[in-house]
Order: sequence, then structure tokens, then C-alpha cells
Amino acid sequence: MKPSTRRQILVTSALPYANGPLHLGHIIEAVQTDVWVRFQRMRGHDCLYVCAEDTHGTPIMIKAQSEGITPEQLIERVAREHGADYRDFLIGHDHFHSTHTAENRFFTDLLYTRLRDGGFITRRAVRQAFDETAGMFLPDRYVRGTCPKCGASDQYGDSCEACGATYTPADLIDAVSTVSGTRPVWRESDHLFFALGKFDTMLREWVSSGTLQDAVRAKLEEWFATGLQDWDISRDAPYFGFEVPDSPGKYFYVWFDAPIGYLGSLKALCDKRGLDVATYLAPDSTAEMYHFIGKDISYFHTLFWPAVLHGAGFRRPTAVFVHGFLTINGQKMSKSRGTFITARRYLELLPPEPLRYYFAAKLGTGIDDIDLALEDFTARINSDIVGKLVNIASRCAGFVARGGGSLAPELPDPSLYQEFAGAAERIAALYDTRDYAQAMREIMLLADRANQYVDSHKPWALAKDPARAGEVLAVATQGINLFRVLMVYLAPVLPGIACKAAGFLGTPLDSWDEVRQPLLGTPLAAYEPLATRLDPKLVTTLVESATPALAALAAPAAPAAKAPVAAAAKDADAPISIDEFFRVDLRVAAVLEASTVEGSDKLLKLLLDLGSERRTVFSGIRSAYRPEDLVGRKVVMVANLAPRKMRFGTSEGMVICAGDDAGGIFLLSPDDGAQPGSRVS
RNA sequence: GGAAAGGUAGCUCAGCUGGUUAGAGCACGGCACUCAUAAUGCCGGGGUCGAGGGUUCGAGUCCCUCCCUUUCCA
Repeated sequence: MKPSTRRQILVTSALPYANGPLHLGHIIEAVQTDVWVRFQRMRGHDCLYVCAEDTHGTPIMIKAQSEGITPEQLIERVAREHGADYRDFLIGHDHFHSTHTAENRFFTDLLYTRLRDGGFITRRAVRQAFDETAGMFLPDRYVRGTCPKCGASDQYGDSCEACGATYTPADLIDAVSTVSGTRPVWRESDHLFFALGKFDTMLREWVSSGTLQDAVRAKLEEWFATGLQDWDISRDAPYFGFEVPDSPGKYFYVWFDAPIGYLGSLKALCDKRGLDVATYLAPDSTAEMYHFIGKDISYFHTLFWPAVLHGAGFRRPTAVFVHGFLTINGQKMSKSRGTFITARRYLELLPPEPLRYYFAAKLGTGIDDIDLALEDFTARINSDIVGKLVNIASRCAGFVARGGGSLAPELPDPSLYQEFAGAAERIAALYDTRDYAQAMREIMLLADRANQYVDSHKPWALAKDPARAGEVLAVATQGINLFRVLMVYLAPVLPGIACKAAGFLGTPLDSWDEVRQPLLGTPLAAYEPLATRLDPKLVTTLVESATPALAALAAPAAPAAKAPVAAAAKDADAPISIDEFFRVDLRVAAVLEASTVEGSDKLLKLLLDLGSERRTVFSGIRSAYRPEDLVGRKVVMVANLAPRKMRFGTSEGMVICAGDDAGGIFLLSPDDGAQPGSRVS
């Protein structure tokens, strides 16, 4: 490739938030990005790929508290887990940074002060829910209460899931802080605002000149029509984040410094490699900058982010590439439905490349949701990758080995080879526009042609006549060369398999230009299977709740929660003494943390505050309660129940519930005033 | 409530600016072959293109209404 056509490209994926594990939704975005980056590099371009851990905000602070560790410890641990997940899915970041770093603080302060000096920052008082017990202001979703419109109870502070109404926490009836369980008060505090409205003209111009997808542009037009509103970029202490330089006690809102994390990561990478960040960030930069994101965060990336960059004197993104959500078997990924598949869970069962291929085969240019249909997934991999693609090499390798181990000196059918090599630019264009689905279709069409070629020349029949050994080798050489071209085309999607194939062929497959010349006369290494079939049973195991075996494992836990009901019903008429009753140590406990249990569709894992100590309790109430609804509420527990070792850990007690014959489960809770640790009698 | 995207064979999806008998892969049936990880090749069955109107010589493709699914509303 000539230097003049060598592009300088900076690419990012959205920053994963450090409060939980990566799931397949994160992975599809990483795969979409990684494929594009690998492709650009194969085309000879200079393409940097950076990402980082998104580490700030109230949820991180609360989660660390509940685990009894510092936020720094939490984000360090989660970043390590995320990094391993990405690596094992063959995501080739040039650098994976963190927003809680010197580089990010540098850019955050720089952008803020430039925006402030440019007159884009305003200050005004905001009235907000304040938790006096916890001593902190509460984000909307940490306040729950009754919907003022429809009366549904226990709704988030920003909108009602029952009727869809939107409001503020102040509108809620019976508002309660989920941090402490107490009733919030309303306090005013000064906040800093970014004057997005001042960028209206600039943004309209950017949107219309840019290469945004149609659907995204339509959405932006809608936002423009309703008017761009100022953006609140500060939060009050206590807050885990960066303190605003000129405003002690104020912290930058996590969403302010999160996209800046792209720059922080870039800077760390540039420092590592001795590059100049200005090459990528200067307002007149000729380098391209692309962000791959999910459609849920397009507002931040298509309005705030370009405006912040522009207002601070930096270049704007060349384009933002938006993708849809991932669904599993047509259903939204959800923990309660068992369709929440973590990256690690997948990797424990299956290799990464089949999923990379399947995602590629489904990813187009639009923002439609992408469905991981598990049966389709298995069929597609076993057919496309193993049955078609790898089969070409597999069926030809033996003939080459028996024919001396080296490829023939020339191709018997150069025009067929040209047909394959001639698809290079067409397929490249599809990759470049992120229409991987179309690219995969084209490639598999060629794979069919290759199998047809071998089939029609029947080398196994020719091999019966020793005089025709040359023809046999020629056909196999043709087949191997067709395979090689396909492998080059698939290398961005299947880097591991391409690498193994390169070993087999004895030549690298790292450049698009490799397809120009066929591989002739050179020896082949011994063929080893490049990919194996997926076991449908393992694939279905991904969806835990659909697996009877796992449900059965979880079953013993359920009766534990219902035991009091059963016992009471059975022995209701046999009286016990007060002493016998007092042998049961019932205590009030506050739920500090609640989470679903991987591998069980019945259990929730609870961390309970007993006043003087904390207990981990597994409770079979998942069918009736969502973990996020439990945090902060008080329950009654049996404190002197013998610890019980379960598959998922040891349960140190039991939460008591009322139950009915219809399978309903109802947690008991004390009236206001009861403190964690209070004895129940 | 407002808006957007989607609803095409059993399943997953293609179908550009309207034009001859609506396509692919998988699954299914038949045949062939046996080099290959029971892989591959050939042939075949299968769709009133969500519903109903309309425009047009002609609509899956344009317009209107309705139904369903998903998403967004900072």
C-alpha cells in the first residue's frame, strides 16, 4: 500500500462500567470493533484501538461499600476480570486503560477549564433528594416510591415501569432511599452545567456532514427539534470521581469523564509508544476517529461528546458507529429470564471464535437488535465453519501429503482463482462499511464454489490411477489456494483459526494483498483440525434456566426458604413451650447487597447487616423479588440456623417469608424504627 | 403519550432507486459420492412477503389505516 493512501485511524469501543461482569452484549460490540480494526490493519492502515474501564460514580461507591472494600480495590479487581474476558475473546486492544488515572484526570481538567474559560459552563442550584442517614445526595434511581400517576408501588425515581410516566424523585409518593432505607429530604446544591445549546448550529452541521447512520440521524433531528438542554456535569461529595478543580466538594459526573477516558487511554498508549497525541486530537487532525457504541448511549456520543471536544478546542469524531442490542433466542437479555450470559460463562463452555463468526454473520450497518438464536448458532457454525470452510483444507491436505507434501508449481484453473482473488475489493468494501453480514454471505458463497470445484474434479477417483498423480496434486493445490483466499478474508473475524491456517500453509495471512498471488510449490505442514463442531448440548447450557440439571441443583435451596411454612402447617396443633420458641434466634437484618446466583434460577445471594456482623444468605426468592429491589430494605432472618454449604457458597442463615399454596413468596419486614440486629420475639 | 426500527419459507436472514415464475443458509425428503472432523455435490417439497384499503399497465418494494414485536424520550 502506498504511503499516501495509508490512513491514520483511532478506534474505540464503549467503556465497560466497573460494577459488574461483561456480558455478551459487551462482547458483540467489542467483536464488531475488533473485526473492523483487524481489517483496517490488514489493509495496511495505521489503526489504533483503545478502550478503558469506566470507574466513577455512585454505583461504584455503593458497591465497594457493600463489599467492605475501597472503590479503588473494586475497580482494580473488575478491570482485571474485564481485561481477561476481552483477551479471551481475542479482542486486540492496543491499550486498555482506566478512567481513574492521571491521564484521564489530565484531560478531564483540561477540557473542563477550557470549556469554562470559553464560557460554556454555567452554575445553578439544583434541588435533589438527600439521604441524611447516609449523608449523601441520591441519584434518581436510588430513590424508590409510589408512582404519582398510576399508583404503582416501588418504582424508580425517574420513571414508572408500570405506566411509563416520567417524573422526578420529588414527585414520588412515599419516597425512600435505597441506600439507607430512610425517607430522603430535599436539599439544594449548586451544580455545574455544560451549555449544550450553544453548540446547536455546530452539531447540526456535524450531523449533516458526518457519516452517521440514517436511523441515528433521524433520532438526532428529533432531539434538535425538542431543543438541546444544558447538561448537569457535577455531583456533590461524597462521590467517587475527580474533584472539580475550582469547586471543592464538587465532583465531575461519571458521564463527563467517561468518554474522556478514550483520550486518557490514547495518551497512555502514545506515551508507551512514543507517539504524539496531537496527531489524533488536534482540531485540524487528518487522522480519523471512530467510536463504536450501543444505541442506548448515542445521546452522549453524538451530542455531548462532539460538543465538549469542539468547545475545548479538540477535533470531533469522524463518525460514531451505533449498533443494536443483543437478544438471546429473541428475548431481551435478562437475569430473571436466565438469558443473561456473561462473557466468562460463555468462555467456560465454548471457544470464542464461533461466537465472533456468528456475530459477524449478523452484524449489518443498522441499529437493529441482533439475535443470538442458540440453535441457529450451532447449525451455522457447524455448517459454515466446519462443514464448508475448514473442510476445504481438510479434504485437500491429504492429497498434497500423499503427493509429496508440497503444492504443485502451478494452478490448473487460474481463472477460478482470479474469481476468488477478484472478490477482494468487494469484500473489503463490505468490511469497511461494517456490513459484515453481507461479507460473510459472499465469503460462504465462495466456500461453496470451492467445495463444488473439488467435487467436480474428483481427486479421489483420479488417485486410483498412479499415472494421474500430477492431476490429483493440481486439484488439491487449487483447493488449498481457494481456501487460503477465504482464510485471508475471514482473518479479521477468525484471527486464531487464521493463525493456525497460516502455520499449516507456511505463509502469513496478515495482509489483504496476500490473495494477489497464489501459493505454489511450497511445502505444507501436517494438517491439524482448524475448528471443531459445537456440541448443541453445551450451547443450550448457556441459558441456565432452560437446563433441568441446573434447575435441579438449585432445587434443594427452595424448600429451605419455605420450611417454616411447611413445618407450621404440619405441626400447627402440637403446642411448643416458650423456651422452644426462643431457641430460634430471629433478628432484623438490612439487605446490603443482593444479586442473582449464576447457575440457579431460584436463588438470590444476599449480604445482610445484622448490626454487629454481616452474613451471606442464599434465599430461594428469585421468582418473587428482583435483587435491586431488595437492597436497603429490612427483613427478618433466622440468625442461629446452622450454616449450610451449598453449591454456590455457604448460607449463614435464612430469611423468613410467608408463602401460599399458589407459590407466592412474601418477605416479612419490620415496621420503621427497627434496627439491624434487633431481636424478634 | 411522542418517536424510531422491524414484522418475507419450520428457524436465522437477503431482497438497491416498484417490473418477468419472491431468494440464501440451516432444517426436511430423494439421489450421488466416499478425499474430508458422517463432511461434500445434485435434485426436490415448502411462503396469499403482519392485516385491510389505495396509487400504478404492474407493489414484498410507494401512500393511508390498523395489529404485533423491540427500542429511545437526555
